[in-house]
Amino acid sequence: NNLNLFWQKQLKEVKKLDDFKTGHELPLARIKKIMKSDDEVNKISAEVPFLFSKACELFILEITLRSWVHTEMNKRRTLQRTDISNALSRSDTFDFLIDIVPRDEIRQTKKFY
Amino acid sequence: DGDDGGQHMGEDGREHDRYLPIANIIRIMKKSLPHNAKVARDAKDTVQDCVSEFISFITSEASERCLQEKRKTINGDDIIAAMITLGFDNYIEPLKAYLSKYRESEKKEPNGGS
Amino acid sequence: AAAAVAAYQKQEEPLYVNAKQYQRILKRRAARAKTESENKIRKRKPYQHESRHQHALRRQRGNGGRFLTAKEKEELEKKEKDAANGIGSPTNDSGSG
DNA sequence: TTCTTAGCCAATCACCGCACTCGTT
DNA sequence: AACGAGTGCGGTGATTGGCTAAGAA
Repeated sequence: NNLNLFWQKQLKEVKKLDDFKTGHELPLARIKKIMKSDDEVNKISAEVPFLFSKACELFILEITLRSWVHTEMNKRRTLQRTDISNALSRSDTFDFLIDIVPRDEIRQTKKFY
Repeated sequence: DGDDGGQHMGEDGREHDRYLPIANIIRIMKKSLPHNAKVARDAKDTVQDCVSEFISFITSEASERCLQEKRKTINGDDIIAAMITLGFDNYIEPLKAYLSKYRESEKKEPNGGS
Repeated sequence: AAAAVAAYQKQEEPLYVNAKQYQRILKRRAARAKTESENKIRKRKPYQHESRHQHALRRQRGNGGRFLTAKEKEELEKKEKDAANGIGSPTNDSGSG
């Protein structure tokens, strides 16, 4: 299916990369700030924000891809919050977001096939 | 309802310091979408929230393991190990590759340039 | 165990979540409760910075509401200059011949 | 059909990255 | 020695709203 292709593609993209320092899409300082907002956290190695920057990018790409499936199922061209809510409920990998995007928001269209 | 008059300072940092910039989020989102797709305001905000929790969730796991092993510094392997524990199976391979490539490039060029 | 059960605040029925994440979800929930602000869905301000808000309001806009492009600004300045040069006098208009 | 709303544009300025010092291991 | 937090500086891209087509309802 499409998701397997997505992960294969991402792995290939990483392997052919050579310029990391200019390759990131997210501010490293901000990632570090978010990590530091946890008071159990003491020191953070310099490689961690770089690694997290890539992880976050993959995460955003995956969520968006999975959400768009539901947008198309409902014959819309605008990705909405309900699409994300639906996408998150299809995999227990996203259970950690249960308080951020509550499941009872899916009160409308529920389609299984 | 719908008035932000009361501005209460919660913690040490400001509100938007705990979130990644929305414009960066949108730019990444568009890479997963067809060219003519649109994204609602609510959806953008939701992804922004999810990414912040993603970071905090994994950091929390990695941080506690560091504490158990009595190390003070979280490194890349701690993040990878945390993600394995928490079941982010698909992320492991690409991130391992990314991490080792980063460490390689650091050895080659300890300081920025030639 | 294939799945663990979480006593979710709003839900009376037990909610089954990923066993690998269960403990960490609870700890994160506790950590968020301690800060007491981001536990509920955060309130979005219309804008973040007063100075940037003011900047956006002061900027020149085209009739479509967009910020002016460099080209549009140039044309606007030209019109002002022409108006200052002489009202109704023939200007060296390029193009029409 | 009606009516809500997301994309479009780019200039300022808050913030990011970097170089540096100092403390810890 | 090796490596990260803290600080200050300079350069820069994220932030930002009015209008209207796009499209959700």
